[in-house]
Amino acid sequence: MENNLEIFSHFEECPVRKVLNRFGDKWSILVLMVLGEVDNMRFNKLHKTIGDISQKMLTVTLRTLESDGLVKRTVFPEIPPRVEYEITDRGRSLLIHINNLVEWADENMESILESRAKFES
Amino acid sequence: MENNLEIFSHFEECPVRKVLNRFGDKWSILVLMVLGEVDNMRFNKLHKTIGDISQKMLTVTLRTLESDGLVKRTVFPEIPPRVEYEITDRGRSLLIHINNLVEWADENMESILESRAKFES
DNA sequence: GTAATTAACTTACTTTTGGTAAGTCAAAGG
DNA sequence: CCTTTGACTTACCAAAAGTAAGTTAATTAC
Repeated sequence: MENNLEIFSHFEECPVRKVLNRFGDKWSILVLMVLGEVDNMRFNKLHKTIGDISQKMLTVTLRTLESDGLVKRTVFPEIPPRVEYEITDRGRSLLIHINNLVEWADENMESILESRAKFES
Repeated sequence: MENNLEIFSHFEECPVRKVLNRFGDKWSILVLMVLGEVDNMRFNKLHKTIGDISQKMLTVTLRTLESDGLVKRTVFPEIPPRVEYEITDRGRSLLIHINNLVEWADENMESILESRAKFES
């Protein structure tokens, strides 16, 4: 204990944080979870499945996931256009950890919400 | 596959997301990681250890973590004030998963950054 | 007697993020 | 030739998050 605390100093510039920060946004984890449930999915199906995401944010989120190699985007040169998204192996390897976190949240949710309620009073 | 997709619809109202969203902010995970390394730490020591967090955000972050029962806050009624923060058992149980995620980020960081660079060109 | 110390809180301000609504594009169908 | 279709773009606006600087209190060290 009490060793190596310097690691945390100005963690902003730390590449690990650069990576982790990407999943702190509103939609990335959710989109990854949905794509983890299917072989692939088209844009509009994703849009309808999630329901309360805007087109713009779905586009932005998918682009980010794609740029990080977590999602693969396949365009079929047809009209009207068809674009399919699927999770990559890297995406799946991340999803495992995310699901562990979700499981934790699921198990602890109730007592956390109680804790919050108590705190506010 | 392709079953139970309704879970994701309007996930906004989902309590699991309510819990997970808390850790998507800029500082919560970092503060928890620091407190995971020591027995306890005072406010100013935390401030200096992290370096680039503002006082306000450190206060807000600590209050949130406290309200969720992840961090314990102990005030000593002295002047100048002394307040000690320590991670709780619940906080530790979360930290395990976070560390797994950090480990994943560490392992995949390089290829993700490459992936991003390639994507931008 | 005055400066420094500590952990806040407050205010005013700027930045970042996310949302809305409209428009684009190109071919096929009526 | 006008509408439909899917997957975006774009311009604009609102909300959330973050920053900087100032204020408070009683004791101690100068």
